[in-house]
Amino acid sequence: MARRSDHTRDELKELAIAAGCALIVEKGFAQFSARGVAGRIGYTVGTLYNVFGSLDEFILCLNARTLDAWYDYLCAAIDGAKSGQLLKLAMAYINFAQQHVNLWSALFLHQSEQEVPDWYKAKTRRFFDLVESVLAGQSNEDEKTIRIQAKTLWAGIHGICVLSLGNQLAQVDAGSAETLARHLIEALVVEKD
Amino acid sequence: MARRSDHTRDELKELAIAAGCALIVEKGFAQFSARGVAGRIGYTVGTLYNVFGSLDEFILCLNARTLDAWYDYLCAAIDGAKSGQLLKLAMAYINFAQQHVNLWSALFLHQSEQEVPDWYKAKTRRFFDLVESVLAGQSNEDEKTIRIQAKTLWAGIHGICVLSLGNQLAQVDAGSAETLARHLIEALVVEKD
DNA sequence: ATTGTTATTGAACGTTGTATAATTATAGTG
DNA sequence: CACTATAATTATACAACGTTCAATAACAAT
Repeated sequence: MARRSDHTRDELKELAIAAGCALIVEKGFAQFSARGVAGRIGYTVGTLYNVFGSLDEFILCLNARTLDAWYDYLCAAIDGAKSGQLLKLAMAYINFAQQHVNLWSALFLHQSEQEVPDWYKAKTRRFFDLVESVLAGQSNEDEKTIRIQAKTLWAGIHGICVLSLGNQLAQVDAGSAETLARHLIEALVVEKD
Repeated sequence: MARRSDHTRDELKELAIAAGCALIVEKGFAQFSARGVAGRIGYTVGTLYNVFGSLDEFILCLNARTLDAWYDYLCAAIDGAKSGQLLKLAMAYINFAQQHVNLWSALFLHQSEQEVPDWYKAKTRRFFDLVESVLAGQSNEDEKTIRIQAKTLWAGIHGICVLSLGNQLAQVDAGSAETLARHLIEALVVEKD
């Protein structure tokens, strides 16, 4: 019952990615499976392997989609703002993670067996560059310091996000993720005079 | 061929946990399996289920062991030191994670299906308390501020650690995990006068 | 000895990732 | 239009996994 004209290769890819994301959203990454996705799009696992090569690659594509959406979300958050961009960035970071917990968690839950390909690395690197450029417009430190500041800040926000979504911050009261993020930024970044 | 006097229930538990940790150390959490552990200790999966009830519970015990070792390591690092305790704490944090990547990663890779039991929560809570107490001896802010500082700091170090071990910091040069941690602490904490 | 209890096993079930041979649909060619 | 080559899709198979449970073995008590 091979249907070849139902969907082009690209349509199929898109179909599978959409279904994969939906599956992760609904059931979480732990319940994600190739057969689950295949069933949702009316194909068989074999087709997925034919299109993506391996499950690893497939998940990489799924996570890449999330990275793109996340990045766009961050860009939109600071678009047109001239002050407090860092805070807006941090809040957008946290908001996205909270609103798409399962997709966001999948980014870090999936441990690729192979070395992560360059095109994927580039997608994660963009985030650093974003923070760095925002920071550069707000601080008058030298480039090296800004680089370190950006990494520290980014990692810090990430840590807050991870622990917050893992409910490992909730048990210790005092301060939501947003509060901590604000605290971190205020301490770490000295506003330009 | 049931042998009942070979090991008491507690010995068996200890045996299984040790073998489980060894398996994670050697092959990583992704390759961990109940059958793998059972094989190493010369028992069957059924026995593990009998002793631990479920795989979830078993892994919880494994991670608890890691948490204990980690906590002890942190305590030892600041034992007897009267200055720069925070930095020592952060470095110990990072050192432990680096030296026991697989065990440390398992702590966050394992997503328990059930709500995490209280005895386990207590073990993670201790870490916050530790940071908080160190911070209290070093700062003269009020309690609430210290609480927030502790959480921000802890989450920040954690984020640095996560990204560092995931090689997501390496691609952006400038600054090891240790450098970032030092930077974070200096910015976040104002030493007592 | 016999019994009751409990640890341990072995086998089974459903599901997973992965590979491959067998099918089927299409494109190309005469 | 018929025939063939090519590529997509399926069906099937395999080993390993988590999980359950009846059968079995070992022990404690009487």
